[in-house]
Amino acid sequence: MIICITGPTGVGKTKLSIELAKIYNAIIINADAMQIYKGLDIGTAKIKESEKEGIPHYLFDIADVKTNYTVYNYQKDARKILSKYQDKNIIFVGGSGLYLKAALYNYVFSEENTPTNNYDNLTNEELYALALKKDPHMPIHANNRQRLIRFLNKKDISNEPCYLLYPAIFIGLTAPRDILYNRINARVDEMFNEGLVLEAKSFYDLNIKSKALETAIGYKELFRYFNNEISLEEAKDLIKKNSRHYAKRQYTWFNHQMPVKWFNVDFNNFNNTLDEVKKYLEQQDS
RNA sequence: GGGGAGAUAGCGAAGUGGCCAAACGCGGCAGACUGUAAAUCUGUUCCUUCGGGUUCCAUGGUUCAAAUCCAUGUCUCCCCA
Repeated sequence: MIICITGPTGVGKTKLSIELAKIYNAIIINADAMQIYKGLDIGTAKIKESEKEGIPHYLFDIADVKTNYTVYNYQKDARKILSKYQDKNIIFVGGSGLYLKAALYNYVFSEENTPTNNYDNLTNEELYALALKKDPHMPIHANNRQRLIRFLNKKDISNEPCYLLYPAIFIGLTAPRDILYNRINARVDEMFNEGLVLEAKSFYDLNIKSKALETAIGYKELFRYFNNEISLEEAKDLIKKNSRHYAKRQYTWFNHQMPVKWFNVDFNNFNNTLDEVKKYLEQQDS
């Protein structure tokens, strides 16, 4: 059985993963794009060694922050584990929708032109026109330069409909928006108490430019503080805000891209949530 | 007590007689998503039965026409005492 535990940041996915893994004697695979990286611990709310309760965890801490780990790598790594542990129960935990989809669906990442063409000399409109020429139905907006460039670098376009390659059950944890946002805000405060600033500073001091550090919430904002662009308080508020926005985007993804069964988290008594999920899984399994 | 500045949509802030339901930013809400995905991008945001209705501190006035001009009041900020 393959179970995916997903949902917005800060709802308690990690906790559920441990409880379910104990029940189903499962292994856990990370489905979070940032927890892949070594050393991004506090800011990504990564599970601590002491919390793993002896359950095998995969795809945590497997990449150096300097490396450019992408969905492509993740697809390969995740599928390697899937085939190696075919006879085991597997639990994916994480909120990176694209990563989950790439691992479990029929996503084919074609070879790309190398070196990558950045199209630096073209305007958005010119890029857009080029993309339309390549495929009149391509859905990317003219302003979305990042994705237009990606699209243009792809050699062939797959028009195959999307389907699940591995039978998986998608469990989504959710909470009313205001409660979730309060939890996210509180969790950021907690991260600061746990030493997020120091953790970020240690990477800042290495003076490396990397995708991970430039995109991870909790780090990119503190880097601006270290650069004296904003105050510490501003950085903290930004981290909270970006986390909230991220949570919203996660909902949009999971509501529209995957067959997620949602469960409202009972924060006062997590066992209630666990029981509900368990009941649902038993139904699905039979 | 005297002098000055101001009060605009959830917040910040433009607008200073008609083109104003009111720019822009933020926040909120919604959406897109095949190699940066904790990324990148889009739409929407007074009410509405989509015909229209009610707004720019309050009241009164000028005008064919007021967020914009005048009077009074209320509140806020600054300076001098």
